[in-house]
Amino acid sequence: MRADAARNREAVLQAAGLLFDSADDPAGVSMDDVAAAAGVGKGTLFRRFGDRAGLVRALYELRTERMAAEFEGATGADDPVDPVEAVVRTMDALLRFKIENRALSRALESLGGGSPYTNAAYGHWHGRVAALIAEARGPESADFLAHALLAAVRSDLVDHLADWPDARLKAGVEELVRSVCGERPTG
Amino acid sequence: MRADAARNREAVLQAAGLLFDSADDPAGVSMDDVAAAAGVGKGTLFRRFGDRAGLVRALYELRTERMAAEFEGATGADDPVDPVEAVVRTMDALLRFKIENRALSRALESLGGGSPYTNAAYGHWHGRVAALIAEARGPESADFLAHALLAAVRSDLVDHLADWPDARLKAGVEELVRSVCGERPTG
DNA sequence: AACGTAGCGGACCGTCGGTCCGTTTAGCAA
DNA sequence: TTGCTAAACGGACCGACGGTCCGCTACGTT
Repeated sequence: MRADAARNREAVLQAAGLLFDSADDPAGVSMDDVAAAAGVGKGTLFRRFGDRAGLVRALYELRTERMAAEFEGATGADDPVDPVEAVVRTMDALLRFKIENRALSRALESLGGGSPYTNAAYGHWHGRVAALIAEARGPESADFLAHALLAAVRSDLVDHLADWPDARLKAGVEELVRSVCGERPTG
Repeated sequence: MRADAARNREAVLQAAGLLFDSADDPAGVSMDDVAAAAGVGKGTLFRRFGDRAGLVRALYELRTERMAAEFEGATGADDPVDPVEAVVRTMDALLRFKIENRALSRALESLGGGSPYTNAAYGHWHGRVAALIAEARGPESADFLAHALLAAVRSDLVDHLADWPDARLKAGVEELVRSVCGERPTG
């Protein structure tokens, strides 16, 4: 890839990131906006990313990979052998990610055409969670249960619950995880 | 409301229903399409329903109410006092509804602006499920857990799992419900 | 230095949601 | 039945947006 092309790619990604981060409604971020903010022609945008979905996916996966790297790094230290604790930590990381990347996540999930699922990151998290659930409570329905857990941190739900204190949301997710993994409610 | 207005309202609703039902991608159903299929001018459409979101919501709530009526009727016969069974039945009805109204549900859920939640039907189901969960396992996190259950039958997830046999999906949902309500896995 | 090509950018296009306003007609009253 | 009025109609019209096209630019190579 030519040097100017690489430079433009980075500029677009950074501009789009800022735009989405400061947007209330991700649909309000147009491709023209991104091009203008990046100081780049519209043609460049579309040649590099194909279409709007491509841009959003690229940006989303960039941040997802960054997050995943931090996550692996943090959990590598103290071997958590208990699968339930591992799911709790994973879901907590995912929840924080959705909160911190509200608009971008919403943009990704509202692209149309199975958008939240046709995405490298989703397969990654789903595989991990499904394996841990199978370990914790057996393989029966583990696949679907993993989908259900991930659905509980869908960005528009998190957004809908935006006025809840973070602790309440976090507690809810943890309760859900423990229940699904086979622990009984403590109450 | 004038007679012709009422007639047109029905024509639009029916035409839109057919269009969504036979569409793969709900985004492919344009307001012009609906107007043409209903034999009505575009202005009439927008005067009656405000905007696209209004039309989709009206149609969705029409079908939701029909379904809710059937559901109440069916469950009224044999008093199910067990809250867990009640949640299982409710979620099963919801799952079937999402399968049978695939495109319309996807249209509703992808309107933008917290679309799946700013909707009379959602509040109804959430309230019912949350109350039953509270009854089954205590009030702790019941509110969030109800949201989580409903998220597990989001139409795009159901769509993503379209190639699963219905029984597998149904079993997964039931497993989820029982786990969340405090039952231990049988495996 | 010169050259071929990958890359650039913005004018341009089709479509879509939504508006506007001149025309029609339902419903009522005399 | 006739006339009147306000509600309703419908489709031409508009602005915005995603996506394309093509003449121009400049990077990297020889």
